[in-house]
Amino acid sequence: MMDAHRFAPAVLDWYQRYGRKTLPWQLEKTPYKVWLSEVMLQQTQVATVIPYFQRFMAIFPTVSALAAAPLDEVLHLWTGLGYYARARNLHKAAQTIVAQHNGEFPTTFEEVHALPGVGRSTAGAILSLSLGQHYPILDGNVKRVLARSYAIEGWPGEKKVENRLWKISEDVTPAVGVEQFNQAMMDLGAMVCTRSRPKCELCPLSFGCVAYANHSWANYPGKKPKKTLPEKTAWMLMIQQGNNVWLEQRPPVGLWGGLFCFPQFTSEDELLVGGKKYDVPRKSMQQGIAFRHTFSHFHLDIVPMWVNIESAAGCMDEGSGLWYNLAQPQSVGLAAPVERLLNQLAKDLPR
DNA sequence: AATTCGGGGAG
DNA sequence: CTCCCAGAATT
Repeated sequence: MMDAHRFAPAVLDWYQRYGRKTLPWQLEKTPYKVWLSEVMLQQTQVATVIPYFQRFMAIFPTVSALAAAPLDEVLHLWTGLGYYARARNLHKAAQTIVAQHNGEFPTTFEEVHALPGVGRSTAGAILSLSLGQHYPILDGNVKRVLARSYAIEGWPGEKKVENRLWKISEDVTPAVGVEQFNQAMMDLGAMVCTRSRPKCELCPLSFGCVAYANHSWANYPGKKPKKTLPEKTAWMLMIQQGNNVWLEQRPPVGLWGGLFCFPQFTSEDELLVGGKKYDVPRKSMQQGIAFRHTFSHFHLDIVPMWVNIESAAGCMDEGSGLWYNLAQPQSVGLAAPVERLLNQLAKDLPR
């Protein structure tokens, strides 16, 4: 198990040798530069950010310059970075700093955290990286390093998992050398403890990393549960006789309860069997264009099968269903996809 | 707790 | 193509 006391020394030693120290926002560090870079780096990778950062610093060398600029100019310079709310918050925060802090970037956690677009991690990063204040951070890189080192199960998007990771980050963050440590953690995540194919043999934390010991790096951090809805298929048999189409009423409870639908089957085999009941051979059917109808809990892929008949089979009489008149529709409840198909049929009626 | 914002890079 | 990324605000 990872020893929390050996964690920071190993990371700091690694940073001294291999960490990044000459990125544009790491030269002559100020809270303003670190803030700007941190906001740009939210959900955006380093290589993409660099030219944007340099343009911003050239045009807005100070918080006051940024605050004085029209929002449109800020947004224009932001174009291509995405998440434009970041740019609006940046501009608004700059004006707040001018109005409430006399243009001087605030230096307490509460004040920095209160700025729009600055959450706990970004506030911690600004104050630790630029001023050496003792605050932990927890961005995507740090989450990955910690989740693997301590084999933290679950998706960090869950509050419970995120809270555990924050607690660990607090525990491993050293009182002395925070600025190097926090930068090192982000570098480790970006360069060594990468999402795929991490370079564990180069990692200073491999001595105590649980995921490394178990060869289970791929399990951490836990992935966001996929919202992949189950997919089902419905073959809908549209039996048409003149202006009329055969519909049957669904049971009163359950999906489409009480609504009128086409005879419906869950497979082509069932369709085949069902076709016999209606005296409709498969060869007489014409397959329409399938489409998807999505419910809250599953996708339903609908395959329309159309057939034109001369005379109805015996089972199709009032009582078990309804001859729906396309020219003069009855007032009955229809499932949405059924209505859609009926409208298609009505459109093609001879007149 | 879930959703939204968004373009780009990696695999 | 899909998944993920130096998150935070909103609902």
